[in-house]
Amino acid sequence: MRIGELSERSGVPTKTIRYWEQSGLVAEPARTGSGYRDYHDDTLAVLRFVRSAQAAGFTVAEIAQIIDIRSRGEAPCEHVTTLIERHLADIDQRMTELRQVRTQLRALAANADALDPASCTDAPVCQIIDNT
Amino acid sequence: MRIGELSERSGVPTKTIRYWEQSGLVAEPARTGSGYRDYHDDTLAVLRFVRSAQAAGFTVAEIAQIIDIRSRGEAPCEHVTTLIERHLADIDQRMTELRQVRTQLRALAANADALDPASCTDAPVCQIIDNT
DNA sequence: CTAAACCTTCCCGTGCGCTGGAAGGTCAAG
DNA sequence: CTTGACCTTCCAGCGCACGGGAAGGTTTAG
Repeated sequence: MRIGELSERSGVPTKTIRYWEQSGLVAEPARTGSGYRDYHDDTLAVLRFVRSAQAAGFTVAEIAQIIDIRSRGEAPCEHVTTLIERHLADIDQRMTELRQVRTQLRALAANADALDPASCTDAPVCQIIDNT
Repeated sequence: MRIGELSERSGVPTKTIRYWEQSGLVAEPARTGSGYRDYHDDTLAVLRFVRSAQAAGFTVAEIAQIIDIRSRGEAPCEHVTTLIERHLADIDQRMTELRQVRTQLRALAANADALDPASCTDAPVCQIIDNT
């Protein structure tokens, strides 16, 4: 199967497939006599795997690591578990940050309701944000 | 006051001050005879304002808009209110996405606990993630 | 006078995951 | 034979908020 058909069947753009190959997510395929990439059906499963991993928040580099471990014949389970824990921790931190920003913004919104636009001229820039 | 002192007193790197100037966050200051930037004390308040706005999640471009409106003599209150609402909506969406990814990851973690590493060889890449 | 600290502009690199486009080769239908 | 769809490689850019460093001018302390 050539790259166009693989793209069709997987929903992954050809550009992206080549990028993934270059990033180590997809093994270099066989080539036809004229140099076209010639894929095996199994590649579809790999593409699906990559999409799943991305949906779980893994980066291309992380997925490449997993595939690399796997291609050396080892089981990547341990590494994957570590990654999962790290991502969960990252997400919790990110959520905490977002909650803080949200609290900030809500305070600003309350500020905006309470302040008189006419008094804006007193502030150095914007009294809603910078009401020191 | 030259840029180094302003940087010292504000905690904003000189590189960043010049970048903000170029982005329209800080007005072009006067220059000394030799071409050095010569800042007024008021600039400190502007830098603090920018930091506050950034802490509230505003981008440099958005802050530039606010400052631009203000420098035209108008009150940016309405625009700021719109921005606040948009950011709150963005944050809610982002949090929803993060919660989904977290749910995904937790499912994977449960998967990892339940699966036998020895059976890994059956999967195309990693049975924890891709257990189709 | 000299050395160090400070300033100027300019251009490039960062991370991430692609995406666009140029310049050219290949293949199948009509 | 030609047209058009397909394929190849390579190079470049995106968005964001800076940071590094080069090459040069200025100021200040000793």
